[in-house]
Formats: sequence, C-alpha cells, structure tokens
Amino acid sequence: MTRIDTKTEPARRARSPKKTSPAATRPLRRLPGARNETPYHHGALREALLEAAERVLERDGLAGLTLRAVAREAGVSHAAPTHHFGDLTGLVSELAAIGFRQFNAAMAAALDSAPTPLERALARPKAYVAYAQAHPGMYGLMFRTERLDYTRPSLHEAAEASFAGLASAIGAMRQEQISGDALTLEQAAAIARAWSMVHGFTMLLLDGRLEDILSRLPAGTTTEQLFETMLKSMGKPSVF
Amino acid sequence: MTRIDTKTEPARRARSPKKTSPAATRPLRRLPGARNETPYHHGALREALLEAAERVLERDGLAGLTLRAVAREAGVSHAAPTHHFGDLTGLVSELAAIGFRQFNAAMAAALDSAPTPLERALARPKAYVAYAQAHPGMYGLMFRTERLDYTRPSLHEAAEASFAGLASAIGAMRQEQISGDALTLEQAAAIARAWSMVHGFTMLLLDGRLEDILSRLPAGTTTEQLFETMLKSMGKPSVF
DNA sequence: GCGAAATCTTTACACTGTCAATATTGCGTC
DNA sequence: GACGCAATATTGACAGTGTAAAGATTTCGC
Repeated sequence: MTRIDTKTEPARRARSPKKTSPAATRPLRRLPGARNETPYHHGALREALLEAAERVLERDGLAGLTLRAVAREAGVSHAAPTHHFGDLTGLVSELAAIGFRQFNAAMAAALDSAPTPLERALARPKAYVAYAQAHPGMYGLMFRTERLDYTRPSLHEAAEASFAGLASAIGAMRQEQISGDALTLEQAAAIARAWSMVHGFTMLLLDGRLEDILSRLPAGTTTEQLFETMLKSMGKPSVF
Repeated sequence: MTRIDTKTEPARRARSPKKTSPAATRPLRRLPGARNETPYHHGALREALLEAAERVLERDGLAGLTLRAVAREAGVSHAAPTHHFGDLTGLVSELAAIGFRQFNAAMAAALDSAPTPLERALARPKAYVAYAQAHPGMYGLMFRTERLDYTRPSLHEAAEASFAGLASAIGAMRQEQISGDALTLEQAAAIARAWSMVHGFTMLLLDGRLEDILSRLPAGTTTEQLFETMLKSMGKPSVF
C-alpha cells in the first residue's frame, strides 16, 4: 500500500501558491487584544513560552510538559522553542529557575509577615510546604534532576540562593555565622537535617505517600497539624 | 516523492515466502545454553522481562527504561511485554514491587546482623540509605509515583510491608504497641518524622543536591559521617 | 487428537525530540 | 531610505516511543 507521506503534522495548509493572505495560511497565535495581524516574529516569545510551560505543567503534570505541547499552548509552531532554549532540557531548566525564584520570594514574604519570634521559627518550614502544595508541578520539576541542567547560570544561581537562605537561617538559629566556603560537620549536619526533613515530608506528601498515615489519624486531622507536631517533636522546638 | 512505507521497525525480513527456516527469519532470543531452536513461546518471559527491566534501569537510568528497550534486552519483539503487563505503567509497577521486596529484605538482614542495641538503633537508617545507593534506579522508581499503579496488589502489598516495618520499628522505639488501624497524632508525627528525614536525605543525596554541602566539609568527610552526625543530632540518639 | 486459549510477532499510527532547510522580519550600516 | 545580514519562526523529515489490532504459533484442557 504505497501511501503518500501524510506523516508529520496535520497539514493545515493545502499546497497554496507562494503568497496568499497570511491570516489564512497561519491561523496560529491569535493575540486577541493586539492587532489581529499576528506577526511572524512574536516579540516576546521566550517569556510567552515559559508562561505557557508553567500552565501546561500545572494543568497536565510533568508527563504532559513536552516541547510541542508548550509550543501549541503558546500558539507557535512546534520547533519555535528550539531557538530560545536549545532543547527540552533547556526549557525545563529555565522553568525550574523561575520556580526557585518564586520559592525564594515566598519564603522571604513568609518571614516578613511573621510577627513573633515563635511564629518566625515555624514560618519557613510552613512556607516551604505551602509553596510545594500550591505549585506541585513546579516543585516536582525543581527536584527532578534527570532533565535539569545545573550548569545554566540562571538555574544555578536561583538554586544557590535557595540553599544560601536555608544555610543562613540555620546559622541564625544556632547563633553563629555560617561562612560561604567552609562548614563544620555539626553545621553541615544541622543543614542536612532540616533540609532532609522538610524536603522528605514534602515529597512524601506530594506523592500521596502520607495518606496512609493521615487516614489512620482522628477524623479531620490536617496535614498541617501533622507537620507542626512533627516539627515540635524535634530535639529543639524549631527546625530552621 | 511517494515513498513505500519504510516507516516502522527496521525490516529485518525481506518478504520471504511463508515458511523458511525460523532461525533465519527470527534472529531474536538466542539463549546460548539451551537448544538453539529459540521457541516461539518463551516459557518464562514475564520473569525474564522483569530481570531485563532491572538491568536496563540500572544501566540506562529511568529515562532509558522503555517498553521497547526492555523487549530488546530480553530478545523478544517490542509488543511482547504488553501481554504480560498491559502497558508501561504495569511493567514499572511490577518492577517497583520487586524493589520494595528487595528493600524489605535488606532492612531485615541489616537488623539481624547488628549485635549491640546501639548498633541496632542505627542499623535501619543506614541500611535504608545503603539500599538506595546500591540501587539508585530502583529507589528512584519506587518513589516516582507518576508512572506507578498502587492498585496493583503486588505493589500495594510490598509497599505496605515497608511501611509496616517502619511503623513497628518506631513503636518499638517508643515502647508502645502501634496498632494497624489507628494512630495518635504523636505516633503519626514520629513516623512521619523518621520517614521524612531518611527519605529526604536519600533523595537529596541521589539527586546530587548534597554535594554542595559535602564539598564545604573538611576533605575526606564521607556521606556516611554526615548522615550519622545528622541522626545523632536528633532529640533522641536514634531515629527509627 | 482437536479446538480454544495463551503467547508472541507483525503492522500501523499518533505522538515525541531534534535536526536541516526555508521563509519572514528586524536592524545596523551605508 | 535601501541593502544585507542576523535573528526569528515555520515547514518538513526522521528516529524513537507507547499502544492497539490482526495475524502466527504453541500450549493446554478435554
């Protein structure tokens, strides 16, 4: 059965002569507010693609986050992202960098809005889990290293800032200055302990692994109650 | 350019008449020890596929674990796994169940070989991390819920057994019986704390996220030292 | 021994990432 | 202002994937 090559993308264009009306030949990218002449050059496609990617991620999950799906969401051709991000790893890495910046901002905001020292002690861990619950797709992306390129400056810096915030918070709690380039074993253990605890709880929560535990608790017990009880049961009353 | 359908798998067979020598037409599945007449029915394909899948996983990582790669590794056609596992989720879930059983066995063995009570207190967490380091692909698979079907009895039971082992160890540590169907908030927090801690540390370690910390420690400090220091810094001297 | 069921292969198709070739536009330079 | 080049976007192609359907082969219950 010799078929005639109907194989790639649905052929939205029926072999028209070289120059017809561009509105008819390219139905993509219909920006409603702007002038309807969808220009060949988008103008801010990079940002539009990242926003589209975040939408796709939170709507369809990590498995649905494909280059072609993002291009569709942004209303451009399937190969348009290549020029801006190189490949899928590039797009995902830049999106993860945005996630880390969102995360850092959320942590800072939570600290600022905590009045009493007692609340401040719990503000960071709670904001940590809250961010992950509000943006499960993003958090999953940020900590799924398989398709992430940490040599990209934007991602490296944003993640580094997260870590620095954590380390300095631990230092403040221990009433000592934590220098950037050297750590004692006890300092490192304190950082690793806090990070492991919060990250582990978050991952188990997002993966639904804690529902077994929650279902065995008195009816109406919330995730937050479990988390706070857990934090208070540490050796010292607070973690970060 | 009308092409003639050279599109699917490399056509290993050049339109031969109906019955030629089967060794020529099907070069797959050459079991060296057995009789060279590779039979049409494998006999134990399900197990062979699972073993092939584990090999592929630890060799090529999670991204390389595809249905077709597993079929190739086992020397059968690409659609053969379908009949045994339904789809990729099925294969991955069964493999994860094997991982949980390996994990449970490793934990039990570690407990048995710890002579003193002091060593027994650290045996479980250390065995936990050691298993993940020895089988990083497996551990990643077991805790990457996206492509896992927990309604499968084998996976559900194996994972449940892991959780039960953890819960009972916590109960023993707190000198109280933990019943299967109800938990106090404090018990649940103790379980969640231990699990979050160890799982979080393991994930950060496998994702390379702790190398930042390790590189700032005195030269020669090992992951195990960091982990033990972390455990001992908990409120009580042991975790599980 | 025979028919049905289980097992395995083949074929097909929609989807993916990525590359190469082409089309279109923007922009600096004269 | 016009020209030419670089940036941007589209089109087309191809190898790889999962999955479904249809056919081939073997095993098994009776």
